[in-house]
Amino acid sequence: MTNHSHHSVRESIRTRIENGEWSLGALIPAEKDLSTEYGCARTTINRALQALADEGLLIRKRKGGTRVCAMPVRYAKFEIPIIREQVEAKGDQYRHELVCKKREIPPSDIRAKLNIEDQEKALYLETIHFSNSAPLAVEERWVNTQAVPEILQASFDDISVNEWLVKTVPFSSGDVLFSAQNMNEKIAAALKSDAGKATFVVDRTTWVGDEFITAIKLYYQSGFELYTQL
Amino acid sequence: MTNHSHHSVRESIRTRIENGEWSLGALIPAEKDLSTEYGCARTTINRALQALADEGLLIRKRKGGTRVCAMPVRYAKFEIPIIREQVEAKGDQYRHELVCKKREIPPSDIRAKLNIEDQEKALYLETIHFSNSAPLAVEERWVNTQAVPEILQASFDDISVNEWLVKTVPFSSGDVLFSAQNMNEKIAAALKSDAGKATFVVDRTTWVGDEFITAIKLYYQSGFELYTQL
DNA sequence: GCAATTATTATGTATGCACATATTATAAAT
DNA sequence: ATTTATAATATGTGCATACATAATAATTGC
Repeated sequence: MTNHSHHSVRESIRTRIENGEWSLGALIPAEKDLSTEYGCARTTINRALQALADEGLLIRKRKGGTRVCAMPVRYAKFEIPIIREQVEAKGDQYRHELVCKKREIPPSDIRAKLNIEDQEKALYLETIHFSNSAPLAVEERWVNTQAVPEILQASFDDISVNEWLVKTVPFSSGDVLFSAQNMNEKIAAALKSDAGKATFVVDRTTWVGDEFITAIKLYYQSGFELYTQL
Repeated sequence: MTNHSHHSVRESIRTRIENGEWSLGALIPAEKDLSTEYGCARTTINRALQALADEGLLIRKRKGGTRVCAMPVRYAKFEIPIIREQVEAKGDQYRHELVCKKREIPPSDIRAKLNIEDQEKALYLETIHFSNSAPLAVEERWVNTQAVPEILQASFDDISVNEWLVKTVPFSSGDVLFSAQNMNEKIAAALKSDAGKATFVVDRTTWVGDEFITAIKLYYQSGFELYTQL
């Protein structure tokens, strides 16, 4: 049982959990015991167990010991859809079209999201994303120009607004809301579909520190699917 | 600059990256240098940087050094919706109703998903989930009875099929597909809504090892939203 | 009997050290 | 000049040790 790296210990213990050697919520041996069993230092066991705890497979408590998570929470994890990459991953050709760009006072729900004063203007951009010349998604975006004034100078012929923002403010936080809606006339027209058809909607707000950058609403073509593996 | 745990070092470096001290793809100081800067051992810096690399914020190469990830991939991560918890988290009362339970030969797409032979039967279960006596979601589920024969004996008065499965085969893998669809007559009736309304659909397949366990399709009430923070 | 104090215990963290490994830079050989 | 060996270097890993910290168990005092 010698020659064990923290990797191999981690995978060994993961397997033992999955095989049901310790049931849900059960206490597993202490680091000290596992270190003698695997013939390695306690530090090595510690690294392995901490990694499994980070994943949510184990729960650790000082003195209480380590137990298999009683309620193994399964996370779905997927990349934020960057439309160009979604399209190009399929082998299709990506293209986008800026159909509207104006500065005006946003509606109240957007003002609240972006933390903008009552009479303050913001930048509104409307883009249609194409996959092989078929419309894939309509993007409605408000940008807080106080936070990112440079955007007023940027032209969006080559890269999309999103890509520009990713390059300019790379490490942002945000929240995302997924929902299903019926297309209104405007969206249906842009997607060359029919009003009432179901559209997958991604609603996203992005901020850096305490400054709100942008609020985006993406309406996907009907039939669009978002895939994830657990 | 003394008294630094690997936690504080990690967060300090994260902040420095977010503040743009090192730009995208730039090389950051070597562990040795950071250890003198922070006044701690190299091991401590190593743990901090490895954690940030696991998150995808840094890319590390032996001899090549550590650099800020040039293409910071942002992941959205959220718990697999367990309906009872979604409901109870809102403070509402959860209830479910098994409206159909039968053994029969599944349609071909399900047979493919569950890897079931042509003439093999499977268990079909249809459940309506309620939040405060308002229908929240309709669940259509096929269970591979060869993989989980015990399920034929289980009664689902107290716990839902999903909870039963989580307890019985806790460490499963799976994939998930999100989409938006228009409700058909049956779904609309079950949700006390109208045909054609947009419904958020979660399509999920679960397996353990190489055995396929179950395929679920969840149709959520119109207006349903799935929230995540990045 | 019950509260307050004091061990005991398992994990958490930091450190110094040694060596492994991958990669790049440099020098030597052809 | 090109290939081949060699050295240098940054990260990867393991270990022994020490002490910190949190939670429980045992003990003591009233």
